[in-house]
Amino acid sequence: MKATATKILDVGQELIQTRGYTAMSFQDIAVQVGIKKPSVIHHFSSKADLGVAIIQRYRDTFASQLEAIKNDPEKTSWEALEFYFSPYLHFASTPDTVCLCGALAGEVPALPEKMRVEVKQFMEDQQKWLEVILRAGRKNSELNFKETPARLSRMLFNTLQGTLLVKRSTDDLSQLKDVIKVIMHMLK
Amino acid sequence: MKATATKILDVGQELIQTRGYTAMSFQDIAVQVGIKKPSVIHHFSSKADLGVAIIQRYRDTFASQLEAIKNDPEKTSWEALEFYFSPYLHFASTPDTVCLCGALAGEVPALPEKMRVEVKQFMEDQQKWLEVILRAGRKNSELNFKETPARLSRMLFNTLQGTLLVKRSTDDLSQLKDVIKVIMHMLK
DNA sequence: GACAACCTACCGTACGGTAGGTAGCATCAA
DNA sequence: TTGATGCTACCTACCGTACGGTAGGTTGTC
Repeated sequence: MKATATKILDVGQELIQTRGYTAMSFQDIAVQVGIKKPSVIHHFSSKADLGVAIIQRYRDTFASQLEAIKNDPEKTSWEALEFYFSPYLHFASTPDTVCLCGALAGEVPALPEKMRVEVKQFMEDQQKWLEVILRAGRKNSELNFKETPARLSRMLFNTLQGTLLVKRSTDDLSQLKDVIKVIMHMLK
Repeated sequence: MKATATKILDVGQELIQTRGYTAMSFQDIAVQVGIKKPSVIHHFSSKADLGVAIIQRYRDTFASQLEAIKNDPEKTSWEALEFYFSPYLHFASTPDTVCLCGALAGEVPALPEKMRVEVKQFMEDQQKWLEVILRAGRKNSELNFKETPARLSRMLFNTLQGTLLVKRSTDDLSQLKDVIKVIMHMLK
């Protein structure tokens, strides 16, 4: 793929994660990439198209990594969970940054339909993956909990997203570490 | 208090909760109130001022209700929690609606400083209130949990906010009920 | 006559997007 | 070897729209 197009996706993603889709403009992207606004539009012919491309790349990256972990028989459930938390910890330690789809979820009513579909798919994929890990972990007695894996996976996912949201307004980077500790205790 | 000013606050709050602060315009408010744009500005001389007024009213309403519950010796901890969850359940059952400060948290980097302070204060107030309820409930043996009340209250609050966020993109109104069930189990 | 509530008309700015053109590079027939 | 063809990446200049906000005036009420 072309270097410029990749750079546009990189910058666009970062802008969405730190400022949001609505607040991100072609002009901002152009400046950071080092080209002019119409050249950005040459690569992605509308803002909605760019948005969709950014989410799709994000989803693909996540999906392939999570799939690898899920199918690796060497990994324990705890290792899988730890791996799952790592990007959230990274976001939490970067000022003003949240999960891409968490940022977009906050603006869903303002998003074009094409993007809404992608965001929704991301949410469902994530909850599904967690559910599989939880179910497998309980089956082999690594994890211990009373809720159904479906309900618990939803709660855990929502908790992580909510914590990123809240940490941005309280500027308290320790929130996520605390929350993960609580989650770990819940599963023992 | 003036009827028009109150109407502006009402409409403005609803617009923020459903669409967000950035996407809310004086024009939108004017149409829904039935006056012209400059008349809105006559009541609240800038968008930032209007935003601050909306949050302050929201915080005051919440605070006085929660304070009443906290100081009512008749109320059990379970009743206090149930009362606490009720606005969230209301938001969850209204399409595209989230908590006012949850919506604003998603746009923190785009907010004027005056508003950021208010949002942060709301978050901290809420977590603090929950912490007090949790601590009291454990002390009189109504509630049972192993985490520190500080950590757990933060987690619960973040979970509720996150669930509202996620339900808006998945359009799955049952998420919050499920999550509250899990929370209830955690405290038994 | 002072003030509040409201109006019309307008300003500058920034946005997403378009029109139309240029420069560089690859292809391929004469 | 040349030169016409066409494509990609990029540009300047511009358009319509919507925004937050201002200027200045009218009307009604205490």
